[in-house]
Parts: sequence; structure tokens; C-alpha cells
Amino acid sequence: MAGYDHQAIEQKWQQRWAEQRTFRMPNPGEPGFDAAKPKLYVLDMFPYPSGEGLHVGHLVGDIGTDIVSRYHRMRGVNVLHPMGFDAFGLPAEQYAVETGVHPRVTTERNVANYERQLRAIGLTYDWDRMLSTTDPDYYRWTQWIFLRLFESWFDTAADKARPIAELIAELESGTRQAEGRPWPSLDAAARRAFVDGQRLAYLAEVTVNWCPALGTVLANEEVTRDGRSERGDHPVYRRPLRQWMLRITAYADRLLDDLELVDWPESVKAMQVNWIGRSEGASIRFPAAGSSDAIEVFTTRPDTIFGATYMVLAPEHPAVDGLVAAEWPAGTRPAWTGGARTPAEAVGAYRRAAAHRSDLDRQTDAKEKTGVFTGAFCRNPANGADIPIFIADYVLMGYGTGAIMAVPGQDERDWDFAQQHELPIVRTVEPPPGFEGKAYLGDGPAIASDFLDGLGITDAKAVIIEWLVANGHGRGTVSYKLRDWLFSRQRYWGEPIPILHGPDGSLHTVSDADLPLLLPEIDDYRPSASADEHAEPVPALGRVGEEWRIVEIDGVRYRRELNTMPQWAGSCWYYLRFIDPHNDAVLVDREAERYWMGESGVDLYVGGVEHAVLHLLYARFWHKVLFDLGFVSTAEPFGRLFNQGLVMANAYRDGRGVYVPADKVEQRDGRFWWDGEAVEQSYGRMGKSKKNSVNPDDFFVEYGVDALRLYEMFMGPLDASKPWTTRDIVGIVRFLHRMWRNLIDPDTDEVLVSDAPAGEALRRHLHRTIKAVTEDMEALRFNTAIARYFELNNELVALERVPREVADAFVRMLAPIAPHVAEELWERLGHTESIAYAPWPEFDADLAASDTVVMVIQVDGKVRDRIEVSADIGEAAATAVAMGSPKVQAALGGAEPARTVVRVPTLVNIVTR
RNA sequence: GCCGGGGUGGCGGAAUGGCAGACGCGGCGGACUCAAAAUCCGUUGGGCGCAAGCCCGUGGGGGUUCGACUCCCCCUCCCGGCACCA
Repeated sequence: MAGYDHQAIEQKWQQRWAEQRTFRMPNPGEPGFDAAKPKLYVLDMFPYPSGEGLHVGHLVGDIGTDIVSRYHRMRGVNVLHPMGFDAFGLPAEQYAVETGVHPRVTTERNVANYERQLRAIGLTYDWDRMLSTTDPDYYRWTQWIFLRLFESWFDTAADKARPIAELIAELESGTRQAEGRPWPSLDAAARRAFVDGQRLAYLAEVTVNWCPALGTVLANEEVTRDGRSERGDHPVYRRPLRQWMLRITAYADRLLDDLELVDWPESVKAMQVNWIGRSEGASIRFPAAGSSDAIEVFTTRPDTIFGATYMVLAPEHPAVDGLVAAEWPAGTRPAWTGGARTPAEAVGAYRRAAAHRSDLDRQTDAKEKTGVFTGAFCRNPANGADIPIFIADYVLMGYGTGAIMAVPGQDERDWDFAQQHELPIVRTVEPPPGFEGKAYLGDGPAIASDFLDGLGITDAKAVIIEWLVANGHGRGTVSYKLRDWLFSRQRYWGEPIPILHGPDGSLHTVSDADLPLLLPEIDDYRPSASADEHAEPVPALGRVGEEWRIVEIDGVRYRRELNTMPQWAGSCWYYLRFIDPHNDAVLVDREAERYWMGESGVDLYVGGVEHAVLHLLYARFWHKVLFDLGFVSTAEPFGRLFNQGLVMANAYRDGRGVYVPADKVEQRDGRFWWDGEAVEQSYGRMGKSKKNSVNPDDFFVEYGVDALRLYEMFMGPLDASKPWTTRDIVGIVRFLHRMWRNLIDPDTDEVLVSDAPAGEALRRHLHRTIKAVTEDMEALRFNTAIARYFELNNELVALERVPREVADAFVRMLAPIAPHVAEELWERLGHTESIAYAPWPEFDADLAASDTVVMVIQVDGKVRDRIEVSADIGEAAATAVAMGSPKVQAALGGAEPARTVVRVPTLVNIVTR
């Protein structure tokens, strides 16, 4: 072999790692497991195996975690580093619809291609632990967890989930009542309804996002803000449907509070806090005039109740129908009626209009506050005033109680509405002098508020809540933006929900012993897509034959649940199954779980920031349920989260706006050309749709895997988004060749090391490098670690032979990032064991700190001279050296030093002022 | 509008209170070569200067400090998230 042959080296070592199962990690108690070592669980967010395969942008995080894993193995740590595939979901199914190929076939093909690509990058996953969410052995346990959700309820007093059997026992023994009613007074159906309504997985008639084009409902999180599906960009309509829900709202406070336990980027924490949207306030009952009913509102500003001059209900509010007056009452203003002859007409017309306005329309017209008077009034409990009740779509049914007390004096939206509808405005917080705004949101003394007058906002809130409670008008409450998780999908390619429906409406679980409930074979996996927004959802499983859909037990015919789970389900707990992937008795072995999850769960979880809310919130929720039920040992699943940056690239569009292949575009005369046509350059995330992806497969042949790994890490900080520039690779390739030549004679293949000790300067440089690289490894700063390799390597160029102490340490330092060339050099240096478990080099602190330093001498903060001094120089000596400098004397120009700042040994600053 | 993150040479980036621009790309000059590539050596923030050297310089303005890319205040622009959430 002459010179550095990356292809031969990379193939050789990947083959050897596979043959020798170098990176297999046994569990506690298994042969080869060393309990004396500390543990580290390093996890990538597992990918959805798309047909397009991986591009270099996907690999940044995977390479980063591989480096961390390799580094810690060398430090004597048991590293759990698994990989799997999140393979249920829409694309495989859509592809199947288009081609007639079963989703399982495409999924298996894609998984195989991903595994091939990941192996080719030299990633050190323990492939024995590989799993796919579509494996029956895996989704068996996804279904099992669903059953645990179904069989649990949330005990608010204990602030945790408990088995539903314990609730039933308490009800039967009389220690607990069903919403105030004694258990014996309820008939069987009422008891069942009550219990089913307490479960963490429950069926409810809810307003859902129905996407007829996809033939399925979508979670709020899967709908874009302009009311279209995240996937496919189809229109989404709101309509009520009976669906499975998961009671994530019960965990809102714990999901919020426990963010303190985890080491996550502030931005992700902030997004979760924002998504949960906790706000403290009060719910207050306003009695409807001339009726015994009352309407409950939620407000964060109960202190402003004396300024509530009208009430607004969401158009869909259930109380509206009962409120609408027969005719317009005396005093109704024209601005309130919407031009209708009666309240019923006005309300009907407004509701119809509101239902057809998309969320986007509502947002664009945010300043335009529409609404109509219902003709009804309610009584403000604080001051006894009768105030008109409106419906308006600026009040959302989905938040709080779907009704507000409108306080235009202290709320901008209410101010706008009041202005546009000629409603009275009463300030109840004194704005500062000179305040010229409209609604005043700031603090100040309460005015026109009876017994609250003079109090600041905080005190006034406390006093009014106390008053509301004392007089039976309301109480302090907390409201959340977070909603329960809509868990039904009407698609085929997902986990079947293991529930049976009895003829009497009762719900029964498929027994644990009968799991997995296999996804039945089906000829036509098409969703029942429709252009009609009113079409009934038809789950794909509804087309399976009766022999599957109907189950007869003891002569009773049960219907199977036909919905499947959303794609998020499988990714909620995969990190647990990696710990014990082949266990067919339990979800995860208790001892193995305790060992690998340790104190704070996964030690390093790396993935894209796009999962900041959905996946991470859902997974935390499931984990907390499993924690409450005693199946896992930590409160949080992911102790440390790290978001890798995106890889960006230039993309080019032709005159029609169509993307053209970026790698075929040429630059001439400052413009860009493709196929003889001028094209527009843009810049953005690398992706197949923009035709600017770089396929790693192409790279292996030309530059090598080690070059790819080094380049991806050298581009910049791991968490920053960075532009991909293929030509920059040459710097990395030069480094690799130079390093090879430093150690191997290109003509004779002789190893160019000497057993002579390294010279003083080189040895110091080596130890400085070990120190810096070690610190960079700990802090995930691989870009600067690589810069240190370059510096050390460049110094070695001048040597005939590299001292062995330097070569050995250098190759080991290189191993985490460029493992193939490191293995090869390690072997040639005479080592017989894989470098993967060679000890990480230690540095000598005295050698790493240099014995002489360049001392900077400033005059009035400006650098005037640099003098090499001993590192242990004293302050007096440093000052003397500084004053002795002719350059310093020239800069002083005879001026007297007023004071001297000395920071030995690096700096002296002579101040003349 | 609110929340979070950013702005440093031609480019990617380094430096988190103490030499701004490590390292790499690109550029320029040179060696080797018939030539080119590869490789090697030198150089490369801007301005003035023959030079020694001097001045300017981390989005803009102000402040703290002997000393600020770094800390504080105001402004501005860019990126990400949320957005009529009462």
C-alpha cells in the first residue's frame, strides 16, 4: 500500500468491527459486563426511514454522538449507544397507495438502506439493539403502555397516576364519591361512564382537526397556523368527533415544574413552557338575568371585575342557545345586531360565518373585532350591574371556559371591541399621569372598584378572590393552553388500539397475553380521503373482514377498535426498549433500566430542535405515567438535551421558480447558470425538495468517511446552523494525508516513529494538545479539537521520525473523530487491540502549562510591547521588566506612571492617568 | 406584539474581562515540474509609511473598568418559536 488509501482502510475496519462486534454493549449481569465502570447513555433521535435516504445534513448529530460515545469508551465508561427507526407513519402508506407495494416492504427496504448508510459512516451503534417501531415485538409494548394509560386515572390529591382498580375500590368502599354522588346510587351505565371518564386514555366527543384529504384527524400540533395539515398542506376543518384522548393536561404542572430537573437548551424549555401556557387567575360565575343559570368565565385579572362592562362567549359556547332572546331588548344599539331582525337571526348568521372563517382569516383580521349581541344580559356579581352578553370569535371555545368578562379599560382586545360596538369603557386601574394609550395594562392603584380602591394589582387580586370565594361567586383557578392529546388516527400504517367495544357501549381491553394485536393484512390501505369536509371518517381498518373486526367472547360479540395510534406513539418510549430490546416478559428489565437510566435518564439526547414541543412533551408525559405506575425509576426521560444545528446550502431556481440540481450549477460573470439558463441563488436548509442535498455515499469514494466526519465537525459549533461548502473538504484531506505521511513512509510503508524521547518543546505541545482536546471533547467542541490536531500535525512535518510517545497519544486523540485511520495507524504502531478501548491519553498539568509566557505590556490599555518571561515571574519583577522596555519608555514619553496593573505572568498595564 | 438565539476578515469560524481574527478555505508570491495537478515554503483585517512604526477595526450609540468581542443600558438588523390564550 502506498500512501493513505482511505477506501481500503475504511472497509477493512468496518468489516472488522462488524465481525468482532466491537461495539456490542452487554447489560448488567450479562457476560462481558463490567459493573465497576460508570455508565453513559448516549442517544440520537431515531429517524423516520424515508425512501430518499440520508444526506450529510442528517448526520451532524449522529457523528457528534458517535464521537462522544467513542471518547467515553476510551475513558473506561460503559456506553449505551443504540439506533432504531420510527417507521410507522404517513409517507410509507402514501407511497404504498401510489405504488401498490405494502408499507412493510418499503419500510423494510428503507430501514436496510439507512442501516447500510449509518454503518458506512463508522457509527458505533450496538446493532444488536436495533429496533423499529413497526416490529410486532416492539409495538406489542406500545400497545401495552396504551392499556396501562387506559387502566389508570390521575389522582389529583396524590398528584400522580394510579391504577383504575384502586379508584373503583375506593368508590365501592365509600371512601370516595363519584362527583359527589354515592356509588351505590349509580346504575351500571352511570358507573361505567364515570370510571371511563377518569381514565388517562378516554373516548370523548371533541372538536377535532379533520383533514378529509388525508382521511384522518390530526393533533393540534400537526396543524399549521393557517389551518392546513403539516404533512401535505391540505385543508383542515374543525368538527366534533368521538375520539381517543390522552389526559396529558393532568400532568401540565409536573411537565412544567420538572423542566427544572433537566439540562436542556433554554430555548426548548421556553417553548415547552409557552406550549403548556399556564396562567393563574379566577373563574367567576355571572348569573344570567332572568334565569337560575350562570355563566362561568376565566380571567387572569379578577381585580378588574368592576370594569367588566359586557360579556363575550365563544360562538360555539353551549350556553348560547339557551340565552338567545326572542327579540331585541330596549336599548339595543344598531352596532350590536349585525343588521338582523332578531337575536336568533343575528346569532345564527354569525355562527355560520365564524365556522367558515379559517384561523388565518381570524388572525389577519385581528384588529377587526366582529360579534353580535345575544339579546341576553347577565349580572356582574361585584357591582350588581346588568351587562349585555355578546358572541364573538375573538373568544376561543378551547381556552379557559370559552367565555370572558370584557374589561375594555384594561384589555386591548376588549377595548377594540368596545370601541367598534359602542360599549362603555370604565378604567379600574389608575394609569400614570400623561398616559395616552387605550387599554392600560400596567400596574397602578385600583379605582372605581369599591373595596379594592387603592390596591395594586397583586393585592387587589388576592382580595377579590377571597371575596368571590366568601360570597360563592367564584374561586382562584389555573388555566392552560395545553389540551389533551388526540390519539386516534384513521390510517392503516400505525399501531392498532387494543380495545374492544361491547354491544352496551362498554370498553374492554385486549388482554396483555394477546398482545401484540397484529396489524391485519389489507388489500387497500388507502385512507378514505375525500374532498367533502362533512364526509364521515372511515378508518382503514374498517375494511378488514368481520373475522378480525368482530370478536366473540362468551357469546358476546365485541367490535374491535378500528383507529390506529399516531406516529408519535412509537417514539414516546423507544429509549426504554433500547435498554432491553429482546425481553418478551416485560417492557424493560427493572435492573437494566435502573442501571442505564441512572439518576437522570438518558445522559445525552441529541436531535433537531423541531421536536422541541411535540415528541419531547409526549415522551415526557408517557415517562411520567410509567414512573407513577412504578415501571421506570426516573422522573424525567432525558437528563440532557442537545440540539444539533442544521446544515444549510445554496439552492437554485430557474425562471419558473423550479429548483434545479445545485451541484450542476456553474458560476460565471457573478451570475449562476444551469443548462444554459440563468438561475436565482437562495440559501436554506439542505433537502431533497430543494435539490441541494449532498449524499454521503458519493463522499465515501472520493474523500473517505474519516474526511466526511472531520469536515462535518470542523464546520463550526455542533449546535450552530452552518453552510455546507464542498471545496472546504480539501483542508481536511490535506490534514489526513499529511498525518499519514508523518507516520508512514509513502514509498516503503515503513513506520516513521522513533523510540527516542520527544524534545521539551514538542512534549509540551503534546500535553497542551491533550489538555485542550480533552476539554473540547467534554464540552462537545469538536471544531476546536480538530484545530488542535492540525497544529500538532503541522509541527510534526519537520521531523524525520515522530517520537512514539507523541504518535501513540496523537492517534488515540484522533480516534473518536477519525476512527478508521486511527485504527490503521494504531495497528501499524504495533498495537494488537482495537483503539476503540485504548485508554485516552492523560496530560501532565505541569507540561501542559508552559514554563515561559509572552507577557503583554500595555500603556494606558494599548499594547506597546511583548516580552517573553518565566511563567513564575513575580509582580515586582514583571513591573521592572515592563519599565525596562525601550518601547514602553517611548510610549510613556517621560510621563509618570500613576498606577500599574499587574496580572502575572501575562500582562502589565502602566496607567498614566 | 411576546419569548428564545444571534451580528467578528473575501468565506466557515476562534477568543467569555487581559495580545481580536486560533485553525481551515480562498487569495497572493515562491520552490519543484517541459507543463499541470499534488506537495512544500512564505504571506494574507483595513489604512498610512521605504522602514521602524503609527492609526482604525468585533452591527450602531452610550456606560462600567487600568483594560470590553466579552459585563450593563438604549437602538438596529437577522434567525427560530408562539401569537385575539382573556
